Amino acid sequence: MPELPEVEVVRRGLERWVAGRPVSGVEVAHPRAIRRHVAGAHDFAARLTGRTIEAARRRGKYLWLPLKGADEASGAEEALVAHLGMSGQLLVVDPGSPPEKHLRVRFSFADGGPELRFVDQRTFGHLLVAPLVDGVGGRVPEPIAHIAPDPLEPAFDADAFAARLRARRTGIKRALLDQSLISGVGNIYADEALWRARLHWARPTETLTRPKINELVTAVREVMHAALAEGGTSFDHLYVNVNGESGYFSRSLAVYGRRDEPCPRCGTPIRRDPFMNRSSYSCPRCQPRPRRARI
DNA sequence: ATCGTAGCCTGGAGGC
DNA sequence: TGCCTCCAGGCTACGA
Repeated sequence: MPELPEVEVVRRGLERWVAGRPVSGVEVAHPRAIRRHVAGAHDFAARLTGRTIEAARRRGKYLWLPLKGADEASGAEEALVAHLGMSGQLLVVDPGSPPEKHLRVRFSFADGGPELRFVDQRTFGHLLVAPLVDGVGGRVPEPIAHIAPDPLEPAFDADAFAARLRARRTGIKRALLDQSLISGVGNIYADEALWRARLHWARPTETLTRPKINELVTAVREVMHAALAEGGTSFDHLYVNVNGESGYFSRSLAVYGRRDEPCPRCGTPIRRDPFMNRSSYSCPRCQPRPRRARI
């Protein structure tokens, strides 16, 4: 379940192990992995083969690898875009190592060094090649131009976020999970940040004061920085970083996945509520349900 | 325009 | 033991 901190760990791994290397081969083992590359697997491979990866960038949970040189036909700058979904991994492995059970796409390099492999059990992740366009905070891949900056980016505008948030007519957690308002916040860190800010997940956005919104943004940043410092959250074998190393932030979570365990702040048993066919974890005492709740 | 929901997908857990 | 159902969850498409 990679969220922003985990994706950032992967980005750093890609920057170190893949940037500057020329792609020599692309093998799409499972077409669903490139379903958002509408021109298909052949085009996907053709756009990458012979190109050199320049760098590794990230916004929210999206990664992209800008490619050196423009596309010959369109003249556009392009990038390999990746979203890990729930279970996606980008692994840097020895070319001779046996294929992983859920290997979806394999990239080889002209330098003969380690391969890059996209492995994804639940197939919610995807890869595509897309042109770069001008967006908030710089050049971004066209398909993700609608995603708002994440709270760790310099381009994140807290004033604009607060204004748009208060104009919404929904619950705060639903708004936090809306990647067009603020990107990179998933179910885990939404619950953790709301707990830190002592906000119930169903609190109507229009009732939030500016100081409370600032507190919430600070809480989001703190929980992400904490996760990043520990190498990202991990619950099981599914999440590993680019080198195959597991993160271990899960033991630091205050409420997520801790139903009936004591709140670290007041000792009240943590509750689990159904939310959008999923779960919300919160402390009944620190985060009382508002009288007018918006789900 | 904005808000809310169904559906995508696999495998582990737990019930019987 | 094996079969069944539930659960995890980011994102898109679509309906209201």
